[in-house]
Amino acid sequence: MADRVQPPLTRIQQKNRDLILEGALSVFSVNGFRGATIDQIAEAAGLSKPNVLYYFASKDDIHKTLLTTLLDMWLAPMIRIDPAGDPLEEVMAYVRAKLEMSRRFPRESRLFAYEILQGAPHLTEILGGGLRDMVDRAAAILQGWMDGGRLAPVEPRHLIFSIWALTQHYADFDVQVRAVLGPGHDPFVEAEPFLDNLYRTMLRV
Amino acid sequence: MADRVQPPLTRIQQKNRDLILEGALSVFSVNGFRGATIDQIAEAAGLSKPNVLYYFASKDDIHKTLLTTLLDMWLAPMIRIDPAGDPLEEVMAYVRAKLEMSRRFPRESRLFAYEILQGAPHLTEILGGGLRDMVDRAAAILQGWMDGGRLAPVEPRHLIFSIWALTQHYADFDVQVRAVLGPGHDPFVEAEPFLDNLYRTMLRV
DNA sequence: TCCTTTATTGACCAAATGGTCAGGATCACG
DNA sequence: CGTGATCCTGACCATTTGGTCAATAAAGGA
Repeated sequence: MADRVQPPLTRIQQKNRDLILEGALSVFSVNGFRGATIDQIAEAAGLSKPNVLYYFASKDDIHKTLLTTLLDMWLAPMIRIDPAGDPLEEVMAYVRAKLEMSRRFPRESRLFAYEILQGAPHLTEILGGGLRDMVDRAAAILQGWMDGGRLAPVEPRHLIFSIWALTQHYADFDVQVRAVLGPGHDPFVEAEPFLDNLYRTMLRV
Repeated sequence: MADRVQPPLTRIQQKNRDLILEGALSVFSVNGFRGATIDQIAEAAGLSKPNVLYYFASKDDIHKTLLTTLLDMWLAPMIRIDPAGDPLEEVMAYVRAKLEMSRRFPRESRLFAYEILQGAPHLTEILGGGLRDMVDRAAAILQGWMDGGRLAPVEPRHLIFSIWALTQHYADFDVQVRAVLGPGHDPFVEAEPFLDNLYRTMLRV
């Protein structure tokens, strides 16, 4: 917890750190942490390996920085659930937002998928801490709506799990989905009405 | 395609190959292919490293053997969908079977999750071949029931994806699920009524 | 029992890989 | 322009790791 004051990043530092994180995201999301090499990251970033290690202390440092940087963005849609909104529409907005995230940011989805599969070595404190609090809050809102008869009663945490599972599946298992559907299908386009119908029928009072 | 006749395995070969595959499943399912070492597999199997490589040509060979060996078992429940059965009960039986597989065989679930995440380098032909045919068959059955008004109409392939996603999520993302639920919860026990309700409300005519 | 086949392993190798470092290039600024 | 700080890299190192091999031990069968 050494809160030493960080000097502001120079222009070059900013640019190269961004390049590295961008390259690392591509590499990690395809091969996982162990499967990724610093050489690959350096190549993806267009820098030399020692230069990558000039900006980050280690491969682990890159990985951890990526995870923590992206986590907020990744979880943001859940925070936007509004207790004052229309229950069903709030849920549907969350579902659509998550599906859109899977479509636009499949690399991020896979990055987290690898991390969780591995047992979340870098995220344990967050999982049991910040994330759990966020889910508790969302679950409380959902439960409130259900208690008020404005949403069909289901276990709110498992409802949230189901949204995660169903949306991230299209990013994480992309090759399987496409192989099964065959060419000429856009999984994300087809998923939207399916999920829309699924949650409306389940949650409509 | 050299179809040379394989001599039957000796008792010792049978036992040690089984030990190796069992150990490898544990190691691969936690660390993924790249994250697993032959030393770890050897230790998990209780054999020396050279001895492991006496029974399998390479680490890749172990991995491929595991995947192909387990795939049939993994996909078996889908074959059991009976066109002559009661539509809703057939679907619910499949859901329950898949959830039970996730509960009893989380290592297998993670092994396949890693493989698909990676782009399924060992399973591409199966994904677009055998698996696709199996899904086509199941989708045709479902579509028939929907056309006959015995099941609410939804996109059958996405219905299958949803079953995979929702059940395997509890195995693959186990740490996250448990971290969010906190102690004193059995995710699989809670998941069953949730999924039961989900599919009954969605598919009931 | 003897001898062939099968099983096992310690020692070893080559390649891959995370990371270091000394020194040179470039930049920012007075 | 000069100089100190920042940036960059080729060469290098130590460890890990997939895989080999010669030699030894254990089975198995005639």
